[in-house]
Amino acid sequence: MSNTESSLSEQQEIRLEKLQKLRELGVNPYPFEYDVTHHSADILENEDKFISEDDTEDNSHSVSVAGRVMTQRIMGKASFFTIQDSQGTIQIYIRRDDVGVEEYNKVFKKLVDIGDFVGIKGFVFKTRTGETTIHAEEFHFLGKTVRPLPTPKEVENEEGETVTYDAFSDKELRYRQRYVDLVVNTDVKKVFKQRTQMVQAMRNFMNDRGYMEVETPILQPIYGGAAARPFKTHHNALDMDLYLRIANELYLKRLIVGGFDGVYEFSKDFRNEGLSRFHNPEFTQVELYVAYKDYNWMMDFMEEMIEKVALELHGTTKVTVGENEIDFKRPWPRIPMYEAIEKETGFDLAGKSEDEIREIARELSIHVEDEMGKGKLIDEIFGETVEPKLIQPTFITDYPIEMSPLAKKHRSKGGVVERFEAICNGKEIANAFTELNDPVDQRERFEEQARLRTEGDEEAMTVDEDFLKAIEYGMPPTAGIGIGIDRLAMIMTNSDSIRDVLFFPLMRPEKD
RNA sequence: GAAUCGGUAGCUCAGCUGGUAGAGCAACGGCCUUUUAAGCCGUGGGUCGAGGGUUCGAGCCCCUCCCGAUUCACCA
Repeated sequence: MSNTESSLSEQQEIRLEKLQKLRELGVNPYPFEYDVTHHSADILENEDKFISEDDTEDNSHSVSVAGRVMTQRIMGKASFFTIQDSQGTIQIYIRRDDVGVEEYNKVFKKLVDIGDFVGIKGFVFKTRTGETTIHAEEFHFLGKTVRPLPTPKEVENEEGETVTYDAFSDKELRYRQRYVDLVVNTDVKKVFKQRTQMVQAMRNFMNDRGYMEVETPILQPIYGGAAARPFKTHHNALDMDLYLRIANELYLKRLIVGGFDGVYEFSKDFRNEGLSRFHNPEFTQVELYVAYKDYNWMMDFMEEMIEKVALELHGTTKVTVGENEIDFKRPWPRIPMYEAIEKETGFDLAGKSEDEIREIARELSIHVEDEMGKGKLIDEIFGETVEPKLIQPTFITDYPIEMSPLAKKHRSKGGVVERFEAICNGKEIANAFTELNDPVDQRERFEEQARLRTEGDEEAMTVDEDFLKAIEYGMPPTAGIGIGIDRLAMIMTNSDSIRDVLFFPLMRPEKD
């Protein structure tokens, strides 16, 4: 998008003029590198090591920092300003007589704006008001910004609370211009650091147990592994339609067939659905498959892993989410689905026919449609009556077979499979089963899905012949799980929208 | 997809029953060598989301559309 002059704001035009003036003064507005020796937090957290006792120049305590100018307080021949680097902000004290008249009067006072990158070399001291500050001996221009940043101000009031003035708070702008959001709203960085920390903790946990991180195709000729509508694309050279994966389950299981004991993948999955506080069309799951294990083992595994994540992020198993305090301490309750429904509604669905269940749904005044099969009806009843009430982490086990075409039939109970979902804060955060490894049963389940599909269920799975072939070659007993990374991140960072844990959530394009 | 609320200066917002678009911060010019939302004096800055309509006159009223937030519906 080319900016014609008339489309520039006054402030942008002024900054472009300053850019030109810098060049005229022989200052490169965009130099190539700068030698940074310290970051703001290094200095502030260990200030005693840096502060010169007699408040004079002492080269042994020299520091060199770089960052964006965020505030300026110019007072004639001396000034204070703060710079923000990757770790936080630190105050700089600069005097005309230290850095030179030309540098101070012409460059610093006239041509530096909020947002510009500068490098400072100097020594650390404490001002009369007690703020640890770098006394600049050298001032280097490191990068001109030609668009003004929002300028929020944070200040502590008398009660010691931090008050923010003029916060950059327009959610639309924050999501569209996340780079600005990150610069200006310091808490945002914290959320994303925690998200990464969470993923690292999970990765380490799985690596420590010897499971292998793998990559499987995103472009798939047949999509499967979940109930969802896909994105479709096309490969030109092969003239072939492809789908963006909705899950990677079927590929990871092929790898178990191939002989790995445990494989996992943090995978971006894509589902062609609406957007909401809990849904983004691309989202992240980690899926893990472990040979010779079942879903009971997987529950132990999950609660241990998530408890550890909470401990690593918060130092405690208790996490505050909105008005709730969620405790991830093991063990989590394990409740069979029908029991959970009966406890909440008084209706026992076990052994009931589709029509009977439809009637119960109506009695509970739950919205049902004619094309809903038994599985969907039960899911609907559960979702309406039980799920929202499960705030503390809970395993709901033993799902109806109709809604679980990839899970193994329960070893002792009829009509259900060995499947669990982990529910937390009223939402599903994980889905797991003892994997179906009987190829004959699997083919029948696929065929049932195909039948639902012809009846109009757009989310029913298609038959994946190659996957069937794979398990016909033999798959060991296997436990598998998928954990929603975005939803878990929402809980772990106390965010109430999925957009707050995605750097770049999907937005409609802006129109001029 | 529906309902509600919102879109005014770089940012945050005000703008009454329709009557020449405002404030704070930011910017610009000046004063100020340990300041704390620094201060003081002065100055400039707007396609009021877009288009149409009503009116002598629209930021405000009416219609259509765009974008967002929230809730619901759909959906892992």
